[in-house]
Amino acid sequence: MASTARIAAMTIQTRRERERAERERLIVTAARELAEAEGWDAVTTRRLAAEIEYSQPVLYSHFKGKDAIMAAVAVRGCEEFTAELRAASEAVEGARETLAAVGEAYTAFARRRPALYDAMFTLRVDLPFATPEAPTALQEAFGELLRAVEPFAAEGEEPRLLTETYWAALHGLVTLMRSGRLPEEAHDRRLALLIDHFAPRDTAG
Amino acid sequence: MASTARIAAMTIQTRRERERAERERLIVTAARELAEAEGWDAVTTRRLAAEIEYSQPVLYSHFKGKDAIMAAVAVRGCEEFTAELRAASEAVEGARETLAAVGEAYTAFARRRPALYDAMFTLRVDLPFATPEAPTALQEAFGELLRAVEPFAAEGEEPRLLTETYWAALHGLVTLMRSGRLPEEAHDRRLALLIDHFAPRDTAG
DNA sequence: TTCTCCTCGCTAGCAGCGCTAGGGACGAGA
DNA sequence: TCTCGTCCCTAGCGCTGCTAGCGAGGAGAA
Repeated sequence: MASTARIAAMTIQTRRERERAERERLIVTAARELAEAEGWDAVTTRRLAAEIEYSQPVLYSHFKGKDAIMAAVAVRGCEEFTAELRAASEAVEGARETLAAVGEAYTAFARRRPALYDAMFTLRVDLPFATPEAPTALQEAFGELLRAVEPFAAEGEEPRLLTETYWAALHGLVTLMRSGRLPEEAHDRRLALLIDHFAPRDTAG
Repeated sequence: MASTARIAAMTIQTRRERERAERERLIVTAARELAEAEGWDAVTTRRLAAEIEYSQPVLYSHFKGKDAIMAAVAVRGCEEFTAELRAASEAVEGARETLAAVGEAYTAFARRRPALYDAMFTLRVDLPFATPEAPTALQEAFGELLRAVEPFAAEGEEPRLLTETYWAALHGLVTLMRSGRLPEEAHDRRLALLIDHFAPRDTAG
C-alpha cells in the first residue's frame, strides 16, 4: 500500500512535470512565433499570456522574466542556425567555397529569421557567450564558422580570433542592413567582397 | 509707428526664436549627457524634462517624440565622430597606416562613447542613411572611411561597397564586443587581423 | 492706460509596459 | 469525508511614451 501510494504519487508528479515542460515549450514556441510574425516589440507578457491561454503570472513560474524567455528562444534558434550552417558547408567542396557558403547561409538566416537572429545576436539577453557555460548550440554554431575559417588562418594567426573577426563582419553587414543603414540591394556584392578578403582567390581554395 | 511696431514685433519674435533654439540645444545636450552617464534606458521623457527644468510636454513642442530627440543627439555625435576620424587619418602617413588609424579611431570612439555610438549606429532611430537626405555629418563620416579604404579597392571593385564592408566589420566588432558576445581583451588583435585582410602587408601601403 | 486675444507651458491623465502580492479553487492524501 | 497543499487567477504597483485641455501672462489694439 505504502509503495503503491508512492508509485501513484510519483506518476502524478511525473505527469505534472511533463505537463509543465510541455507548457514551457508552448511558451517558447508562442514567443518565437509572435516575434517572427510581428517583431519583439509585439511580444509583451500580456500578449504572450493570452496566446498560450494562461494568465501572465504563469510565465513567471517558468521564467525569471521576459529576458529569460527571449534567451530560451535564442537557444532554440541557435540549434536551427547551426544546422543551416552545417548543411551549407557540407553541400560544397573546397575551403573557399565552404567559407562562402557559410557566409551566405549566415546572412540568409539573419534575413529570413530576423527576430530569431536578434534574440541570438543583437538584443541584450542574459545568455553567456564566449565562455564554457555558453549553450552547446551556440558553441556548435561558432564551431561551424571556425571550421570554415580555419583553412585561411595564416602562419601565426589564431583561428579563433580570425573566426571572430569574420563573424563580426557578417554580423555588421546584417545589422547595418537591417536597420536601414546599408542599402539591401548591394548585399550580395558586399558579401562577395568580404569573402574575397578572407579567402583570396589565389590561395588555399 | 506701424513700422516701429513691426520692428518691435520682429525683435520680440527673434528673441523668442532664439530662446526656443537655445532650449532645444539644452534638451539635446541634456539627453546626451544623461545617456552617456547612465545609458539610454535612463533617458525617459520625465527624467529629461526634470533635467531641463521644464515639464514633459515641452519636449514634444520641440521634437516629435523620444526617437527624434535621439536622432538629434545622433547627428551631433556624427560631427564629433567625423572630426575624430579625420584627426586620426591626418595624423599618419601612408595608405595602410591611414586605414589602421581610422579603424582604431572608429572602435575607440564606439568604446569611449557607447551611448552616442548606439544612437548613431545601433538603435532604431528615424534618421535617413545612405540617401542624399542623410545628415551632412553622417555623409562626411562615411567620406572619411571612404578616403581610407579607397586605395585598397582592387581593379573593378567599387570603393563605396568596399568601404561599406569595412565599416560593417568594424561595426560588428564593436557591437558584439559591447553586448558581451566577444571578449574585450582580444579586441586589438581582432582589429589588427581585420586591417591585415583589407590592407595586405605586401601591397599599396 | 486699459482691454482683449493669443501664445505657451503647466497639471492631469490615458493606455500600455514588466512584474508581483494575495486569495480562492481544486485535487491529493489521510 | 475532511484537511492540507499546490497552482493559477484577479488585481494592482510603479513605470513608460505621449496628449488633452486649462490658466497665466505678455503682445497688440483702442
